[in-house]
Amino acid sequence: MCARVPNVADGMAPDRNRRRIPDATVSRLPVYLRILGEQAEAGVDNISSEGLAELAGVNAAKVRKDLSYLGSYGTRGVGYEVAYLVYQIRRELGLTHDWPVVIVGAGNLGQALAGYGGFGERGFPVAGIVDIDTTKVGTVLGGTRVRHIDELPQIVQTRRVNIGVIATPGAAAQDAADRLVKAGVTSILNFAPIVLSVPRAIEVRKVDLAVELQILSYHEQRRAGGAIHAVQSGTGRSATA
Amino acid sequence: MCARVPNVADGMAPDRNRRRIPDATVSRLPVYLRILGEQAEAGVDNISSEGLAELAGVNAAKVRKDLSYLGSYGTRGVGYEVAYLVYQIRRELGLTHDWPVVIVGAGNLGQALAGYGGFGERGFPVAGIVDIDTTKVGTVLGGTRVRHIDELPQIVQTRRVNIGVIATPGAAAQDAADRLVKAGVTSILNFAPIVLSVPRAIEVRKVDLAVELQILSYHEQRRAGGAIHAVQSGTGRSATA
DNA sequence: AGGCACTCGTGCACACATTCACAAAGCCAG
DNA sequence: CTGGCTTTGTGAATGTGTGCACGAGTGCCT
Repeated sequence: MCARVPNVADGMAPDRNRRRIPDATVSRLPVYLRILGEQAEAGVDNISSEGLAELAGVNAAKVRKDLSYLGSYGTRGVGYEVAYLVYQIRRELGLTHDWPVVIVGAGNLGQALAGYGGFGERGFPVAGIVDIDTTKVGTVLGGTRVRHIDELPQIVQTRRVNIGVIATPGAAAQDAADRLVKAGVTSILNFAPIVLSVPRAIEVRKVDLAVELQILSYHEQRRAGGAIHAVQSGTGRSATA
Repeated sequence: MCARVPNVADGMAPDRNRRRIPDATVSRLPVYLRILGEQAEAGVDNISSEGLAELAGVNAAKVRKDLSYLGSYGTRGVGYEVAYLVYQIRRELGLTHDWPVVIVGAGNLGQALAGYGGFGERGFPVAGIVDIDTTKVGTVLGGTRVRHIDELPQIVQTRRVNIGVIATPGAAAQDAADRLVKAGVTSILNFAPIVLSVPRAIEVRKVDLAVELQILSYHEQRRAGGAIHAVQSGTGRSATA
């Protein structure tokens, strides 16, 4: 196949940022990206919307529409070139360079996150871990020394950190958020079970285990309350998002 | 105020389960519930939709519509009785009794989850932790001894477990899901970064840290690509969901 | 060269979610 | 008992997301 013509609208598209990608699509692009990475690793060069859809557990039309927001990078009759699509999605998601993150809270969860390692591999190296508890300062987690929360501004500035992760108990989370914002962080991933109050310009995403479990509980309860059922041996299999 | 008349449609509403609550609402009810619990603890008896909305970081009309799916439990001109609302939400979410969970994977994340403790408090006691690695079996995490994954069916049956939590590496997650399903679990909370393939009847929810970070990355990248900005000192504060 | 099989990109209709706006309902003061 | 204030509950309008269906390219085979 002929080489792509990446001259126009490739490196830094002039009006690319004008185009807004729907939230629902943005939340699926990372999934496509991971699958495409796996496929590339497995030696797959091209993939159809249907193939990608099956692996991602979604509708093929949705895949095509999602990808169309990036531009028309598919080839009719053939599909999408995996490597090129990976590049385009990475560019759109801003994954062409690393985004160092700082973790606030060195408790159970903070330790798990720091020790996870998957962060760094996926372009989010841990620039630092801080805690307010001085007895925790100095211990080493996943290769990173825990520092005191007062050092947050320094870490954020010297390491150019834009993303903060809150892994504190609920009671300490708002203070953590305030400190992160004051230090200059503009995006926050919050694991604490509270609603944060932050300036409008700050992007916050919440991960709340209790909420997830309670949603599952709702469906379980609903199942139990509905018609008597004995659906145990699953027959059909369907990918689930 | 006159006493409520809980006779009709209280204990087990006959056609309550006929009424389907929208997904978006179900995902917000746990947030309301936590806030209401805090308010009750603080001695607040009544709360208006606007007050609850502010604490939850959402629109007041949305709160009213969400709550209206539970029934008309508010009093015009007054608001909602906190204790009663807590009861109704708990009932609707199926939180009137405990839902024991089993954790698969005793690595970093599994340990953090088991040690978290917040599970049990919120009605999701850890019925067991299992791992495929025999060297991990026998160690104790958060008061629970790690058992071998082959014991999964026994744990699920004796403890009446409906909810499984997958905290394994991605490569092991599908196997974990298969084992959970075979053991009789009907809801799964998946922390592994893969799309699980399970029978249709199984409810799956996914929590993927990499995806969340990449979504934040998108917004950061967008911010950087847009007009030059120096929005640092936040002026307005707004609760964010 | 022409026809055929395949797959993308997208217009359109439908479903779901959010927000506004207001009538209905309750409380309180006098 | 009446009038005024507050707040709910919900119809209607708007916005967002999903999925079908099909035209339009593309490559392969004869």
